[in-house]
Amino acid sequence: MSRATIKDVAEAAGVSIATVSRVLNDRGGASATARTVREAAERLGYAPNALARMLITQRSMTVGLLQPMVSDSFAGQVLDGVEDAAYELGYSVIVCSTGAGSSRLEHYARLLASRQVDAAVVMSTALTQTQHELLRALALPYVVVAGSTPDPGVPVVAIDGQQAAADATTALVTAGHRRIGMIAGGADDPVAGIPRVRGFVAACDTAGIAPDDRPVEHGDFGYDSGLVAMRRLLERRPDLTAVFAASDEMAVAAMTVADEQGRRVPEDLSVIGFDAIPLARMTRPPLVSVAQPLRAMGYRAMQAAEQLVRGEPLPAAAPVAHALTVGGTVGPPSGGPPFGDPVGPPSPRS
Amino acid sequence: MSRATIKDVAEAAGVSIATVSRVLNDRGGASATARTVREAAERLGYAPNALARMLITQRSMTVGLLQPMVSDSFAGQVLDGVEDAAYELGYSVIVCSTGAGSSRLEHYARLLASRQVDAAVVMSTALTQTQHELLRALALPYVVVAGSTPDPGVPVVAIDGQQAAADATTALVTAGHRRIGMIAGGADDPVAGIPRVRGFVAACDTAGIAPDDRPVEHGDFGYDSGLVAMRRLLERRPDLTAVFAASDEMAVAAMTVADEQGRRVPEDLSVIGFDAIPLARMTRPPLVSVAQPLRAMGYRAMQAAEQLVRGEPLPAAAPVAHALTVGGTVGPPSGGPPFGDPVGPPSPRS
DNA sequence: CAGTGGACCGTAAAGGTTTTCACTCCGTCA
DNA sequence: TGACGGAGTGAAAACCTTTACGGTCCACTG
Repeated sequence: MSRATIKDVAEAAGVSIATVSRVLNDRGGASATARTVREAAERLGYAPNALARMLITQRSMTVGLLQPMVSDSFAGQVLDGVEDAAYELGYSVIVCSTGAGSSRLEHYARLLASRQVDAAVVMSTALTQTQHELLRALALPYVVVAGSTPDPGVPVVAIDGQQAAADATTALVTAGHRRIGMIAGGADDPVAGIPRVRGFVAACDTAGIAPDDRPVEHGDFGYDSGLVAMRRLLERRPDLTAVFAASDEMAVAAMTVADEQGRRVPEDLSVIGFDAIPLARMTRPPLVSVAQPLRAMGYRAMQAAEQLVRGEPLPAAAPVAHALTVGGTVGPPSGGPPFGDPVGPPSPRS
Repeated sequence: MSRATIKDVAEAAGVSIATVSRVLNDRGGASATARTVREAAERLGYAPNALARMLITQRSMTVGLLQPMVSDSFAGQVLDGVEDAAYELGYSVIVCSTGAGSSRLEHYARLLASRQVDAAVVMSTALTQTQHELLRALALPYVVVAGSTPDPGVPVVAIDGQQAAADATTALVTAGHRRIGMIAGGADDPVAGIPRVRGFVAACDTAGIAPDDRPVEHGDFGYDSGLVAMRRLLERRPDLTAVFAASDEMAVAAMTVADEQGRRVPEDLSVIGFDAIPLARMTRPPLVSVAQPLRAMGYRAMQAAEQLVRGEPLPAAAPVAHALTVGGTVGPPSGGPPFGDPVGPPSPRS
């Protein structure tokens, strides 16, 4: 009860396999035999063996998605966009969880090359020179989404993290805040750590806020680390009126700590998060957050990958637009009516 | 600069391709030529073409993961487990987002069969007889995770949803509640809708709670629908002291509505959710929720799939154990100290 | 009627690997 | 010394498809 092959169809229809192939691929239209062939194929439930086809056409219609962690909401949304575009383009997606370390990325890169995938989509990773060279040596074209690469010739789909952080900070400044804390991510994280701190500091500088009035504590983007960081922040500067967190989980942790200490949000403390994950909508009040269009980014990354495969010229890589979500966690420093409306200009910035 | 093939290695080492194949697969150990071959392979950066290998061995070392929605936290965790087991077993995972409708599942089933995947993992889906027969006709072995299938011979990795709902309800009863509302999922959802209502009702019956005292409203598992359902519930029975929700998002929505109406959790209202997604840990107080070991379920499903491929006898399909998480949203009806400890026995049940 | 063109079709090569089979060579045992 | 066994190797088939090439047949034109 094995599957039918093209040979079975050819036999059943009384023609050669070449004819079957042509008919089923609409190459060389026919009418008399074509119907017979189609009927036979139908009757036998024939489906072409994609492996054999890939082998001969030298195109696997497959991409690999390399992501450090596959299970969080961030990765899920990007994957969703990638999958959607892949579906439309006739591609399949192999997911690879590379974890934190570098070794598993290398392993998967080799595996994908061996599987003859047409391209790779690298997500949430700041590729090193070595990693880039490996990919190159494996003849594996790739694009990056929500990450970075040393080679400026590789397509990158990402927001301008520094500008986004600056915009969020500026929104707090505009609301009147002059003492703002930041809960940052990993101190040496080149994609979600460093740029966001840099943007925060830059915006504070522009606003003339002294370094002492803009303390920074580092977490690991997770909820628990956010609790710790927030407590440290308030120990250092109990008079903070606003906090900018590099992730929503840490922002929610900040709200939890505020609640514990009897500080009301946004009357006593304003909070802005980052990523606008679904969770952000469900806090009380809803969290203001920097939104990345993750699904769209995944979609665009997949499109770029496909264009890369086809050797099409790629459009100039402009950063993706970010925006602040509507929420209720930002208000003027000393009380008064909270902002219920969009906070600050979204500022896509070219 | 195309990739090196086995033929190139054979030439470089001065042997036949058969020898190269044998050496590189450790079949027929050798020492003299073996070293030469390995060196040549190394020097040329040779990696076997997996497609050709799959074609000849009739085994693609690939599974397809069919899931209705790829981006939520639920799917992410299962995927994580599947991916992890796949990595250990040397398999690759192709993800397919089947969406709500049935047509895309059929499309993907055919695609996967055509790609010669060794097995499929079907997630969060209650397979119809027709769908089952399609899979069978395509000669596509499959396992189900967090779903169901009409064929009792197919491995299913899932919790006993009805029992889990009953356990959650019983925990509320044990805490002293006699008027309990339920925010259910889709009224005709065979996997996360019907069984949970059934378990809820059964537990209420056992506790001798009259139908009028256990109203049920339906949502779609999402936050917004939870808001609506909770408001309706409290309109019907303003004197409810506890709510059981079929998803965490809806449970959080219930907490939001309670907050709006000045009801404190857990003093005035106890709440239990379902799924124990990361969000549940971040509410104030932390949400008590029915936890499914999603990652472990994905892992086991992948293992089962691999055993299926190898034709190994499968262990009897016992339901996976569920448990209530620790939280602070359940307490006695009329006030008093909230339960801070695990609520009710986890009750894995056979 | 000869010649030309086109539509249709089959043969065979190609894609890269695994594996069976047969062969060579060498050491060992009777 | 002759036979036997084992280790190592190569030729070739097989997996299933696409496609270049060449051939047949027929209709139509000059």
